[in-house]
Amino acid sequence: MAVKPRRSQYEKGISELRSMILNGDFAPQERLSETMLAELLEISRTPLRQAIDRLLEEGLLERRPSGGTMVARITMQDIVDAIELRGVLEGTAARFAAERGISAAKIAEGNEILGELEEAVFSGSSPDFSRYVPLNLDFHIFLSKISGSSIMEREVDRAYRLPVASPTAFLGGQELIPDFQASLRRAQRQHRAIFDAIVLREGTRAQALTIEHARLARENLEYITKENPKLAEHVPGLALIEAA
Amino acid sequence: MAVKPRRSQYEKGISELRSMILNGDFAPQERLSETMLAELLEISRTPLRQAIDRLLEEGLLERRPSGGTMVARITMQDIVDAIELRGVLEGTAARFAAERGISAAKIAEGNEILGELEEAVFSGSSPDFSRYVPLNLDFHIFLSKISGSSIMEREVDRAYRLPVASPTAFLGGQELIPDFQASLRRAQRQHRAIFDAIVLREGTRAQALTIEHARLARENLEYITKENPKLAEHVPGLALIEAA
DNA sequence: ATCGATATTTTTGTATACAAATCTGGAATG
DNA sequence: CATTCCAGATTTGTATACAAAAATATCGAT
Repeated sequence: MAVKPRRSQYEKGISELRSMILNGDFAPQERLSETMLAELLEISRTPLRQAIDRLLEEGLLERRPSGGTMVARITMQDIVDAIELRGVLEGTAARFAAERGISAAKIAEGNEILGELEEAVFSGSSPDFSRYVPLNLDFHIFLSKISGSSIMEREVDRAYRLPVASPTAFLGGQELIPDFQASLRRAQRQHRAIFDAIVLREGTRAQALTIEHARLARENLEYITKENPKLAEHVPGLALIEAA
Repeated sequence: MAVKPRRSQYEKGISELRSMILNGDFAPQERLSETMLAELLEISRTPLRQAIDRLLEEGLLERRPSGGTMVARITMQDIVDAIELRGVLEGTAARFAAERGISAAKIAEGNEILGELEEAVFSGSSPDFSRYVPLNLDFHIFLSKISGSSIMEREVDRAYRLPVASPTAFLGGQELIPDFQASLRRAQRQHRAIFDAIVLREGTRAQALTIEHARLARENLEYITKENPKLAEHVPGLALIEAA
């Protein structure tokens, strides 16, 4: 891709290995030996092993019973669960924010992001995807930050790295599908409702809305698998789910 | 301690370093250099670094802005949040179990554990702690297993390793306190109610009860800090919270 | 004495060497 | 023909060496 000037071998190992896995570059039960991977990624075994440890933590790699590692076997159910978990964690962050209250400055910041999102979604004849995607991520990260809990912030961030659970996972290459434009408008109304609930200190409502919001990802998942499987290639990691 | 025959240096590094941190062996802002730790634990830097990476993930260590690591600064709020998070995750596991249903064999297994717990808690004149503690952990692990979700199982397990969030964190050396015996009986009634709700497929109730159940740990935390600070030494990790 | 620049030492990141464990293939045996 | 066992070859776990980066100390100028 682009020139990444000063990156440690360890970070290089993580990101390259992760994208190779998500890309389906390895066969399902294939044993991934360290020497082979080190040669492939052109790094030595020391930082490679760090990267492997990390991806084991993320659940993308699995230890084989015999020893050694392989690409994790991820089922459709795992993805559904990861999305739900992400919703639960984001929902808890939203509940915390509502229960503990947020500052006027944070309210202004939230309205700022929501305003830009609304412009991206509603102002033109069709939503502006290139503006929407990063703003959507901003809003989700903002939610975890206003929870007032560094623990929640960390755990939400972690959930985003779970198999296909990131809020942006299903936003790749779908700008052409009319159904999806409607889904985006719905998502944006939910964003606004979640934030309103937080400002009004309505914790339960904020939580429920946030969990429901994550279900949009599940709807997209089902749409892709049932109606339009060709789109799966635009969703990193979706290719490696098991046949079941 | 005891003889640990065949353990990898890496595992040794994790568990020994973890217990040293929880034991308060390092000063709050102290820079922990790898060479120093390697010498202290009598392992080489390679497995030590793996251990450090792991403890960074667990949140017990923190990277210093200047580089290097130090013991994480943990506030009372962090512990409260970790306990709540544990409750939310266990609650979600319970909800999943209720919504998805569990097998007759699992129902029998749950009743088995609960029966033994009840005997440990209610049969004698005072609860039998040495029997209760491992059974309590068994029940909590059982809850995550019946969720029917490997993702939830993993994440609940992970939450147990968060600062002071394990279900057994507050069960050390408290058998002598009368108040605590009452708390134990209450906990056991909650265990039974949670499982009943799961069997009856009442997801919301199972979830709410489980979250509430985790709050017992918070009550214990408040009792210790406000009423009986001397007990803090029986709770690993509680010593290292910041004065705040 | 204070500040800043440079030299020295420490510390971390990476590569590699070595040892212990594990796997593989095949020959010998029942 | 199946099975057991062993030798050779990988493979992983650990130690260590080296280089780059950072921190610390030293020294001189103002």
